[in-house]
Amino acid sequence: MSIRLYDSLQQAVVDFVPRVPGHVGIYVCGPTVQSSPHIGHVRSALVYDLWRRWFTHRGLQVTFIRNVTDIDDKILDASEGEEWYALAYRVELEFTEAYQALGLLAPTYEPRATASIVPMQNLIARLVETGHAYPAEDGSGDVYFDVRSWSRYGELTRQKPDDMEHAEDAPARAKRDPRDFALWKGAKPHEPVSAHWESPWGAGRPGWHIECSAMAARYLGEAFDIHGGGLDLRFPHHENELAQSSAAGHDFARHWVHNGLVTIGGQKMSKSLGNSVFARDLLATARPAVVRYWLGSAHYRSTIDYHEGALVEAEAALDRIESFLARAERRVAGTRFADAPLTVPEDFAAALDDDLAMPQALAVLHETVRTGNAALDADDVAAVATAAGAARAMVAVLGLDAPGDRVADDADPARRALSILVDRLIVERRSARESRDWTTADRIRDDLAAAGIVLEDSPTATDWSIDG
RNA sequence: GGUGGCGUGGCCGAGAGGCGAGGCAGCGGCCUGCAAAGCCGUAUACACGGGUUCGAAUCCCGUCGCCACCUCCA
Repeated sequence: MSIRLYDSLQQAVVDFVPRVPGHVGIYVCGPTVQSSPHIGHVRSALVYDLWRRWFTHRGLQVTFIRNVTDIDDKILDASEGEEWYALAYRVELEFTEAYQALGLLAPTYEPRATASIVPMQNLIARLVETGHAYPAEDGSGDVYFDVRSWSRYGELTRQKPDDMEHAEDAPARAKRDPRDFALWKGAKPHEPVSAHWESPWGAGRPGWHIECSAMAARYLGEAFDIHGGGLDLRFPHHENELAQSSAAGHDFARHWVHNGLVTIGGQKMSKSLGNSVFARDLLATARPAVVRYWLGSAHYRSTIDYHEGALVEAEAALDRIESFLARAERRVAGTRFADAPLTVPEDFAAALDDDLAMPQALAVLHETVRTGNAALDADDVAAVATAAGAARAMVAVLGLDAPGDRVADDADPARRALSILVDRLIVERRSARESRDWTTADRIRDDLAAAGIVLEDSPTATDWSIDG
């Protein structure tokens, strides 16, 4: 079965057919590094991480490009008392830290806009030559894309330029049409010279949209498979990218994929409302795997709402999976079933093949866990091993097995010391229970519980884990 | 004005004409010395009003409500 995805341009779920058999080129719009990563950035990055992991699982070789917009009006505006590039770099490092914390696989490459100025200029020159762009006649040094010269303009979002609300754009007078957008922005006197590059149209810097067109072509070719980004980028950013690249003669992306946005208590997250939830807030609230689980629990095209308790629920659901894996591991270890194959169930694969249907995939995972738990209760070790192998494979594909998470790490001296002490108390409690001294047995259990350690009795042994 | 989306049980969240996904919370049972964990069971759910159909949460028409985008956005 082939992978199917929802293509925003075609407005339909379509079969994904790689342009080059066995390979897939994905370009994702990364952040403008002007301020700390928030929950929406994290979700977007995670969505494409999951797509990438699934393509890889299905045997495709993925070239995954996610750009960094490190020169932009907003960065220049935000860099008070700091060089703009210092701000951009500092914020970029924050993004990288958040991505790594969440176990996102590093892209094949993360091109910075400032490193592709020449390819951008070449693209602009080509558009000027072919009559799709023009230098402003007001001496500003700006170069605009001529929307009226491109009859397909609006095709991605099915809008007709005439129906659009007119932009209250500042230098509109230099534009032939108010919908024309800047490819190149002429240098302004108050801007630092470090933010300017020489060009045939005078010193300046690139517009926002042109960078993605240039970098996608540079790293993936003039034609590639998938272009992704947040739903809010569809217009104008992606519409403009598509117009530019097409007008320049590029086939550009075959498919467009857009992820849904994140709301906070049902409200749009915005600076003016001051309701942004940053990656660091999330990671202070919950383990990375819980954040991954929560963000992955809704379909990638749905809006997901961050609200009180969302992460608590995700934690409970994930705990169920993890505690099964831990129990299964203990039961299977040392038996001839210890090396059960790590194969994802067909239903799970079918779900992810179908436009990355994570909710159904997670349902399969939970059904597997239930089957496995039942097998544990019945002490059917072969069935336990099969379920555990399947669950482990699914968890791995979803990236929910990030290292340093919940897994007991016996290499840690503190953990080892704790283990010795708890085991001793468990032995003590066992004797108390054998002599039916329930008071002592319960006191030991309560003391451990007060310290956040939960005991679980089974017919053969007592297991413990750290709660929370 | 234009474009697109959404409304599912206490909550989250799939599905898209016919056996009530899954999770969280709750309730009952099994297990347990008691628990915990687990298992089993447990819900007259699909915004409202019409219509099509043997059959509609799903298709059609209308109504109401909510949201996003229309040159800052992941």
